[in-house]
Amino acid sequence: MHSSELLKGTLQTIVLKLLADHGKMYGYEITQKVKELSEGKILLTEGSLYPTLHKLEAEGLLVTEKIHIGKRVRKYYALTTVGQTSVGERVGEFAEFVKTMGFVLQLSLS
Amino acid sequence: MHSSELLKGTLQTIVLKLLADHGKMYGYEITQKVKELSEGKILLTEGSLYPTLHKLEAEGLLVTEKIHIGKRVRKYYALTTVGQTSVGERVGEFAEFVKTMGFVLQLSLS
DNA sequence: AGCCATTACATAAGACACCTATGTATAATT
DNA sequence: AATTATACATAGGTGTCTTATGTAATGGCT
Repeated sequence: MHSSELLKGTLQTIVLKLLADHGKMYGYEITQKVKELSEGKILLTEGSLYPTLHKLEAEGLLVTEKIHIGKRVRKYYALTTVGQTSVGERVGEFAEFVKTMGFVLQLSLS
Repeated sequence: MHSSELLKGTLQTIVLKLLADHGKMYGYEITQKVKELSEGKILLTEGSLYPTLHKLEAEGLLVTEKIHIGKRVRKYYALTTVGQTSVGERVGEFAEFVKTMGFVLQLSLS
């Protein structure tokens, strides 16, 4: 498991990119997908994920759709048009950050 | 200038790695070196740098040496043995984090 | 049937790292 | 003489995440 300090500021980007790649997803599904893609190294907690989803929705980047599964309600999130535009920006920003850090830390990004 | 949220958790690593690469440095020198290496994209503020240096010193990763330049006192920081050991760990941790994020965000890290 | 783990949502309180603002003071430039 | 650069420092505020807690349905096991 990663020192979670590094994760700060990346959660929104992760969520947005996953939704761009996989279409609509629900909260629990996102935690599992991140766990899978990161080989268990990034474990999103509910306490960080749900507030983030709510915030992105409030900002108009996501829309929700409630689906009834038996007696349970599942909340699917999907990108809005604004959200779709944001994804590229966020991912690009992260990529540039990594590149810059590569210079500063003199990393050989093999 | 980068969205500074991403920078969170990397400041200590940056400081430690710079000291490993350039020997003893003083605070202001560190800000200028980071600015130079990052091509102006990472601008450390004094409000974050000095507390970080003090913390690393308190934790035993850095030692200080005061040098008098005319009437001014310059404080040089250098790695302790513990600090030297830490550098590799921190940098490795960051590199691994980047790799993991590459998987999650499906980046082509060219 | 009963128990436990998993699925699935949610929020409040607190910690932590950083930024902004402010302060002091010397040195160099215009 | 005034402004910019050098050089240190700290207090207060903000944002993001973690921990802790709560509710509730579903699935697997014995």
